[in-house]
Amino acid sequence: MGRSPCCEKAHTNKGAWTKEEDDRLIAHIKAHGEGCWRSLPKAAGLLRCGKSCRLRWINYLRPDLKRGNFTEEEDELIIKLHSLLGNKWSLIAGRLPGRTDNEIKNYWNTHIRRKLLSRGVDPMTHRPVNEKASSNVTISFGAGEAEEEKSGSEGEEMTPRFPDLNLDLCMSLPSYQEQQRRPAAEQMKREGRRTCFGCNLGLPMGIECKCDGLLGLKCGVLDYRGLEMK
DNA sequence: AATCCATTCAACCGCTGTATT
DNA sequence: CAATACAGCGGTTGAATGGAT
Repeated sequence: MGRSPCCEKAHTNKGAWTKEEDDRLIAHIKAHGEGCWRSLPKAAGLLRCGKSCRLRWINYLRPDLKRGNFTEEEDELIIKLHSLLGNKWSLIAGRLPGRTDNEIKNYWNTHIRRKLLSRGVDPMTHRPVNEKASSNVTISFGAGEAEEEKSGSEGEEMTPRFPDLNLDLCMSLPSYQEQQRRPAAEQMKREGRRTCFGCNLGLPMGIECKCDGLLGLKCGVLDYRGLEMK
């Protein structure tokens, strides 16, 4: 079932955008700014649904987009971020100025996947393809406060893909521990504090952590409830 | 030149998370 | 607290393009 359609499909254009449509969208956003995508098409005189307008603007028309080929540095950064975050394309895009989630996702599927496979690395697990697959991915992320999630292969030592990173991040299905931790997270939020993803320390909102941070980049201070890095 | 096949990437679809009523 | 509306996300699709035959 799901939700009702976001727009009147019978009266909307689909497929590739024309120059005229692009111009209308750009002109409207320049005049009124982003936001309220649902009402934008009508206001801008476009026969498109709001989602389509948003996507066109975010992925193609935004003036701050870099476009062009990805550099070797960007490639490596994407690989590292993907090994940490998985298919969280919007989070990865947040670390690559001028790049969009859609662009990175496409680039991953067309170039980087193949690049990793040619190196003998599984693009999903970031581990050698001939290594035994495991249902859980555990990444080193400092002194872990949470107990280790038991992976299927007990006692099996995992080889760190990026020895320079000191992370201890466990990716698994939502667990009992997560529910236990949530009240603490909410408490932190109420108190206006967040936790640095790099050093795991609590910080007041708006204060930059002085640690070297994730991947040697200026570290993102994360909201406890999610990996919001924008 | 014509056809086939593989690759790329813009755009769509369905779903989730969050805010509002 | 439930229902609803909306924005945003990730997976998938399909038209366009380029290379091989």
